[in-house]
Amino acid sequence: MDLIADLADAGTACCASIVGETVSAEDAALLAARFKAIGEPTRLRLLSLVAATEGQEACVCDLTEPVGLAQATVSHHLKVLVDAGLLTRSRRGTWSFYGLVPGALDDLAALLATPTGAAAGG
Amino acid sequence: MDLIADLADAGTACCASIVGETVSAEDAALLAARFKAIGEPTRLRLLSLVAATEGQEACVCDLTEPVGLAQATVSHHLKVLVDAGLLTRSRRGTWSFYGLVPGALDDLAALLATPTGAAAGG
DNA sequence: GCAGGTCATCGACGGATGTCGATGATGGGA
DNA sequence: TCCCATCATCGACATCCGTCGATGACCTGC
Repeated sequence: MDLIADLADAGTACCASIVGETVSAEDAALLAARFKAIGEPTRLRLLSLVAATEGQEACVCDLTEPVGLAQATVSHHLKVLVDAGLLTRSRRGTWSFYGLVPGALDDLAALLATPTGAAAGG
Repeated sequence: MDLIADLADAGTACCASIVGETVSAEDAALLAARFKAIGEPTRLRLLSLVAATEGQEACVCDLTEPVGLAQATVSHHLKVLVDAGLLTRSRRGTWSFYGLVPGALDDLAALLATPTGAAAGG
């Protein structure tokens, strides 16, 4: 999908927030692709596990046991997260280390937050 | 799904952030259900349209045209958003008005944001 | 060269999901 | 009462997606 190529810019180039201004169909596709990436229990846990790892880098062998899934499945989910621009992959020897993309999650958080902040809601 | 019943508390009762502390399998299922709800282009646009509406309330008839889908499909997506605790539904006469749940999106934003903020990522 | 370990990819399977037309429930107006 | 408008639900269909075992690529150590 060519969509993946644009995902790298989806966090910063689209809009400041999905509220307060109507999101176009194209932007919605880009943003939804990112939210869909974290809209899966296993991937959400993988993100959390990577973030909690010392140095925020973890190899596949360290992640398969906590999530209780096959290596192929974990590798698949990690690829989805990398394609979504949420994780980085760096090969060092035999191992592949995955780390958080700095600011990626914060960009998504900014998109969800209302301009006036949660305090206005109650 | 019984999961839906717990979704109302998912935003506040689970954890402060998915980073910094490992998310349990149960919490991951609850949180992922919410992110999955907005991980769909049409639903993301519906959220944005409702938020941009005067008074932050819109009826189904006002939403079908902008998204270009059948009424049944729009109604289905709105139900998903309501079940996820992101929208409220209030019937007034013949019309059903959907509005944002105050603070719901902000709660999700808080879950994604890193405790130290994006600045710590670099 | 050979053996062992780590990981990505492939192919297949079953379940989940987006979409639609049709239908029924509900309320307003003549 | 009758007609119409709005909306939720149903059933069906095609597609997407999560999961796995098997296989191959790559690196390390002997």
